Amino acid sequence: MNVEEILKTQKKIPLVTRTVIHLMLVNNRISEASTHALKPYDVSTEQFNVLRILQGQGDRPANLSTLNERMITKMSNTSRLVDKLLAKGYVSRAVCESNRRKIEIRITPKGLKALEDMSRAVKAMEEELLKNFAKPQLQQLNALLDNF
Amino acid sequence: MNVEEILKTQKKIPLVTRTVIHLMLVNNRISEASTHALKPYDVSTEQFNVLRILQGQGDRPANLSTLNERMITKMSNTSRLVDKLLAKGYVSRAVCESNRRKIEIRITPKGLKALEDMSRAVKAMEEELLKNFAKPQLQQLNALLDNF
DNA sequence: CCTATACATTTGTACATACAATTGTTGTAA
DNA sequence: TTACAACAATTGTATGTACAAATGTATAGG
Repeated sequence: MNVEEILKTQKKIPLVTRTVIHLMLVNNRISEASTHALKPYDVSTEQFNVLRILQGQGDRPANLSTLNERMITKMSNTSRLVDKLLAKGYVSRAVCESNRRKIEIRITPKGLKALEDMSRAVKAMEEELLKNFAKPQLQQLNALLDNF
Repeated sequence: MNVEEILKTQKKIPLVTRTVIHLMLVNNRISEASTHALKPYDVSTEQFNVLRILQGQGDRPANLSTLNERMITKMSNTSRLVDKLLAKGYVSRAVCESNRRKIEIRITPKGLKALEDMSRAVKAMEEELLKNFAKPQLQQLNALLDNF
């Protein structure tokens, strides 16, 4: 990926600006690839993410604020995102009896099954995206990103 | 930035997945910082970007497809984005006389003036975002990102 | 010429997102 | 116990985005 080529410019871009643009361009790639990989399952990247969080919860239910906390992109309305998953039958939602302000969200067996397929597709997408990276490079990249 | 800490998980995330998540998290930071930096000027990141492209055009006008080509995030409706900039008086739009299908978009003096201020704010935002990176690290990061 | 096709942009529409206000519930201090 | 503030989630609304269809213009083949 060559930044100048993508932006079709011959100008010299300052290193700092170039880095930020570079990261945005990479993110576009990721975002497109992810959307595409999940398209057959009719879920968005963040919906997939929520399912993954719920899977990680095991038997313990999650409430909305927990989900929000752990999502990659903090959303203003996780409520409606859960509505969508509910409509697809991938999660269940119940009022928490010990604190009726909270809700208990769980992934359903149907959701778990669907998540398995999605995970395979996402894994393949990730491998494809990063196919030009050797393991030490990935480690180096992660180390650098930690500086943020 | 620690991925596991942000996602509040103790689980070991596979390196490839972790890298993708890392990049998405970084992009969220960038995107928030950019939106925030441009808020006082009432333009979005992509609107700023289009103004920057138009500035780079010098006296030559750009048409819609040119803008689309050079934007960081390719949009489906650059048309309406230009509408917004037009409403703010930052750009002018005229039908191209040599080919009436095309339009000629130029940045106005008012747009140039506003862009100066925005550029300063964006530059400061970028420096702040990357303050933990030394120059060689930035070069290394850019080199790694080229693998995409 | 006339028609079909390609091109450049715009518009319609459904869906997503951000932000603020609202609802319902709980804890707490007078 | 009763107000009041804090909490958790939901809803309203305005704005943004994606995708497809439509509009208007130019080009090429018969």
